[in-house]
Amino acid sequence: MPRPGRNTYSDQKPPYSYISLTAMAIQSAPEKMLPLSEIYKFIMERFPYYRENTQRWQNSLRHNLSFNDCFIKIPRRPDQPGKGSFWALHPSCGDMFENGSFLRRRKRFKVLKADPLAPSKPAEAAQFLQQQAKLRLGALAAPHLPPGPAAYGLGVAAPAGSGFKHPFAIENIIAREYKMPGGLPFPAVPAMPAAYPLPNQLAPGWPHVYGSGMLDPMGGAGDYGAYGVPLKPLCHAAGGQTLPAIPVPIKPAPAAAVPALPALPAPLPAILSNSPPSLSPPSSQTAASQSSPATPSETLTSPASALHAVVAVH
DNA sequence: GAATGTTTAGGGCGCC
DNA sequence: GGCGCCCTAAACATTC
Repeated sequence: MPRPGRNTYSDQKPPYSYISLTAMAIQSAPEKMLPLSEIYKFIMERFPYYRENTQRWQNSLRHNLSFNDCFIKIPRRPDQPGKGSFWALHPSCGDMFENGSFLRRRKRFKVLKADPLAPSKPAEAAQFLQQQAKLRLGALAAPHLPPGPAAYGLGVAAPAGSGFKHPFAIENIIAREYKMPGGLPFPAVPAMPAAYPLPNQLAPGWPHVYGSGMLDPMGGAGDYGAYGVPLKPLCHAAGGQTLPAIPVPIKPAPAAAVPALPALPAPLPAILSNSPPSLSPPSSQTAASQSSPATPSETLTSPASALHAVVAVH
């Protein structure tokens, strides 16, 4: 199996697993969910390696989507014709990678059916995702926010004040600690292809965020967010409650390793700035055309209606 | 028929 | 060596 080269990855296999790549694609979507075809497109556009042998890796990718509990399938609504479902990240799949790195998972995410706090059902997960979409778009609409990932629609996991950084948030995905195999950090590599994520300073790192008490999208409403989705399971340092379904860091990142964030640099990582319009959810157009409030059943299964709900709120 | 989704199987690799 | 993660292949079912 080819390994990352020293100078360029443009045509070599990325150091990321299919799970990571899929997570990147999903997390790059404004609504944090994508159909399979869009996931394919995301990977192929950013990683030239995957423009070949598509049958092979796409089969593997589909296998991962089905096999891994960290991915949940969200059905299309009847009025959203198309093949396949939307795929999203399980709301409880946090902290799955070692130190936030996507190079290797520390623990396989597994939903325990006996765990009443883990939203294991797709409907529950969809509810959570809807809530997250609301929070994200709330951040997008916040005029006082400085330019940041939200302004680019690049995976802000929560509005200002919540501080919640999903481990799959693009800030974490962009390999804040990834270094070239030769030991050189990304900035020292002059020929870094645009196909690979570059380090930036967006990533405060979710371990310290979790541990700082910032994880409360509902403004301190308690242990549960909207729709009864538990928040504590994602916050391993908040309540001392341990849930087997939620991986916890083996080696929590020391605070010193997470410097304070400077102002966001103007250019975003090339991996994301190249996001084509096609990455926008296919349902985004339909959301604006729907005037009636989304019913609960609609909001459970439709990213479009999730968006619509946000628009209605704002 | 093609795309999508599920399941099973086997092997490589790293970690403990 | 055992275990877990990852990759690949294949077969099959479902949906459009």
